[in-house]
Amino acid sequence: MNNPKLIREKYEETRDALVNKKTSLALIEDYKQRDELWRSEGIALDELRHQRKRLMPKGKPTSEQLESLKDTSEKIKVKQELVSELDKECQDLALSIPNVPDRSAPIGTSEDENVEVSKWGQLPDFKFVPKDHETLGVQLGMFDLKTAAKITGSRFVIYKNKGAKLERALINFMLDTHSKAGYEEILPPAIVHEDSMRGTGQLPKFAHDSFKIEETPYWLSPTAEVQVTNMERDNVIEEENLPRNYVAYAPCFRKEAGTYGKDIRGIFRQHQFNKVELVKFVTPETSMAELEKLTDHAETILRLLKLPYRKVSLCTGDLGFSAAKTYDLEVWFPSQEKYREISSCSNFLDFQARRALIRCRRTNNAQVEYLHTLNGSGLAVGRTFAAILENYQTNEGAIRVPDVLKSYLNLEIIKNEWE
RNA sequence: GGAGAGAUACCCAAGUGGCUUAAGGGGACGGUUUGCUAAACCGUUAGUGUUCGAAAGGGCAGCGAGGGUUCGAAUCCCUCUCUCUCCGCCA
Repeated sequence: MNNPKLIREKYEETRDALVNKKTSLALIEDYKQRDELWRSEGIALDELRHQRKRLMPKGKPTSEQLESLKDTSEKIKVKQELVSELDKECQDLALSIPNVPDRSAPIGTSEDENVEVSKWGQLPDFKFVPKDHETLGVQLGMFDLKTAAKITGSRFVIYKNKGAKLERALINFMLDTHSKAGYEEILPPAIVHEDSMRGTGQLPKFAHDSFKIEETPYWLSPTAEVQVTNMERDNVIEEENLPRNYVAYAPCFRKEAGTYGKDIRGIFRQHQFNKVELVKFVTPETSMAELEKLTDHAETILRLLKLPYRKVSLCTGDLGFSAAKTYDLEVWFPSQEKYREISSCSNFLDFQARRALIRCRRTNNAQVEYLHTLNGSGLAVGRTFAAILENYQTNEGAIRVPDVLKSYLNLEIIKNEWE
């Protein structure tokens, strides 16, 4: 949720920034109008209540007093209903207005206008036509999509043998690396309450992206961002305890509605995938610097794995609903001759904190204010798996094990057992 | 799944319709006294949300959550959530 004062006091500026993020103008105008009405009616209601308090005698009221009390209470009741309705309308509208993009986010309408910030690594120079990760993985018996489709459905995968071990090694490697960098390790529930989904902005607008568990208020979490950010929901954190840095592994579940026909090869886009997530709670003045740090920590994984990647700054039209600024990390996929997203690192400013009521208390004056939240994938494990297969393949169709994973796997190379 | 007991402020806790502006205690913080510490005594302690205000400072909400009854609800009624104890089942 945005600070309501932004729309009240800096209306033109905020409106234009939101329109850059493809927000409907009607929605913004409607909200502004409702908000004004809600405030003026709210003031009237408070005054009536104040009046009733003054009229209230200490003991039993006389019949005369009773008359005016009844009268006031009746007015309060009517006004209360109006204000409650306006309040709900404002809340609903406010919840569907996205975060205002930061000034540093490039203005644009689609991912084509994202701006490349940096590039790292040497693209592999194969002396043969590189295979895609599905071909490699299936040949090497590392995963099985057909059987997964039988037991569950499409866009699910069974990791097997060396594949299962590689997936597990990657999770451990990522957790270990981030732990050493000072992140506190979390292993959260995979299922979350709808209140948590609302806190981080997945609800109400993006209900169609996640799986709801029937007849319960529970959802399969689409990202550990939900669990970890909501750990501090309704809390006030002392400034001296900031920043709080967490790293969490969790399976993630997404409907991927509207992606039929996209990325149908392999394990790139799945309904269930593993992800290691970084989450930070920080003071407002440090959040932009913390975004740089967080992104660098995610990049560290790619550099240690020696996977070529680039970093792009998302343009306003491509920014996620809750984000004010986002860097995507894109790893090189030789079979597609493209960089593809493997991590998304965002600064939400106080947008999530305001929804989820996460605040900090300043050390010097004990003032309470909303803090800033950030998160980023560090990294999406399945996509890292796929990128390793493609970038580390040999002309015999084997996979060289990246140096940093050798101790996790006790292997130099992954190849067919019978060779 | 069954039975019972709870939820009040930082903690403990009183409170069965108006005298509650939520008692009392602990802790914390500030002060007096003091060579220092402790004790004693005095004082402060409702965080938060929201709104009005340039500010100082007001108003309103709030006793697990949401509804209801009433002129008036921590208190009465309904629904829900969570915690604890016991039984059953279970990795």
